[in-house]
Amino acid sequence: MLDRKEKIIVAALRLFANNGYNGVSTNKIAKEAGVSEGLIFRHFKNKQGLLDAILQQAFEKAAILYADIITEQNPKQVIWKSITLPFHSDPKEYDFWRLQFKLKWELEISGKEKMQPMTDKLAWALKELGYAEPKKEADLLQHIIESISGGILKDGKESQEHLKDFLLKKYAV
Amino acid sequence: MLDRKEKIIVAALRLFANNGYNGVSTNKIAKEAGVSEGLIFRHFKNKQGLLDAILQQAFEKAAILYADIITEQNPKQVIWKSITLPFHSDPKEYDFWRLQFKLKWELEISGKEKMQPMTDKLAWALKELGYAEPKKEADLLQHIIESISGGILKDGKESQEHLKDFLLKKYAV
DNA sequence: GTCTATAGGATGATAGAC
DNA sequence: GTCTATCATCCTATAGAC
Repeated sequence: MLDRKEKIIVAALRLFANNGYNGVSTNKIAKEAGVSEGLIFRHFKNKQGLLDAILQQAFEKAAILYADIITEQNPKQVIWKSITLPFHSDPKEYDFWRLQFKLKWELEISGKEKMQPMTDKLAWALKELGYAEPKKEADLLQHIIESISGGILKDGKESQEHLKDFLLKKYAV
Repeated sequence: MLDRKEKIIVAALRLFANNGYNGVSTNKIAKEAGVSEGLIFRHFKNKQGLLDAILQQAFEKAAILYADIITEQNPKQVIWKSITLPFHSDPKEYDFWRLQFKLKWELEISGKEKMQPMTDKLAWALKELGYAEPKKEADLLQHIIESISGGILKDGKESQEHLKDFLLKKYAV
């Protein structure tokens, strides 16, 4: 069972992910969580503090996913895992990802730095596989994966499935 | 010289593009435009009406840009124009594009339908050039261009310049 | 830890004068 | 067309009781 603090986080995540940070009031969050509004401020100081707590959780979840790719030693597997990553993510965690995209544009919170190790690993893998300009190739693939992720969040996995197979063939992994 | 109605639109565009729809109050817009707040509601009925007026202008500007590609008869030129499009856009019009990305995520306004003719044209061009799966290839390229556009808006043209050349080489145009 | 009550200000929108 | 004044509502945040 969730304690009330966690209840607030879960409710806020769902609301922020669907309506954006400025589109949701603390009043709505409290009602959704079945909790008094004042409690939000006891636990998180202010609305921004609540968002920070959610982003911290999201960051930890992301780190786990990325670790699997970053520690992978087989170059083809690195590419394969990178391309299929957005398709393997649990729909239960869509809110986390949707929130990333939302905030990236609404509040210009990029989380780009956290992607650098991924880009580096991708560049390494592409170099191993003999690509002439592995860094640019990695940048490009990263762009594609990001855009596909966005497509999945907007229109569902199925809408992007054809691109997954197409990409895997293209990179021969 | 701008009349006051146009002044409101210009001010609102800049503010919406930078802070999102829910991040800007009509009070702020009025101050930025140097106009009374009530005037906004006289001219646009409500805040949403103001946004609609801005989006209408954006749509018209976009149609002009896309028309140049859609009427192009040379397949290679279609690809070339599509890839370089985001790099040619006037920084003065960045607010319009930034607003598209912001609203796509904040309010889930996609404007996807309006892109369909572009995707079709791209698929046609790629087919002419002998690609085996022109539709998928067009989808992929569209994804790339969209993601590059986002990169330009966030970090500037220079940050994406290397990808432009890389892409042009890749598609041999 | 949790709730109720409420302060203090901002917000979207309207009415009426010019 | 434009402004000033105003309203009802909603917002974030705090205080105090349990």
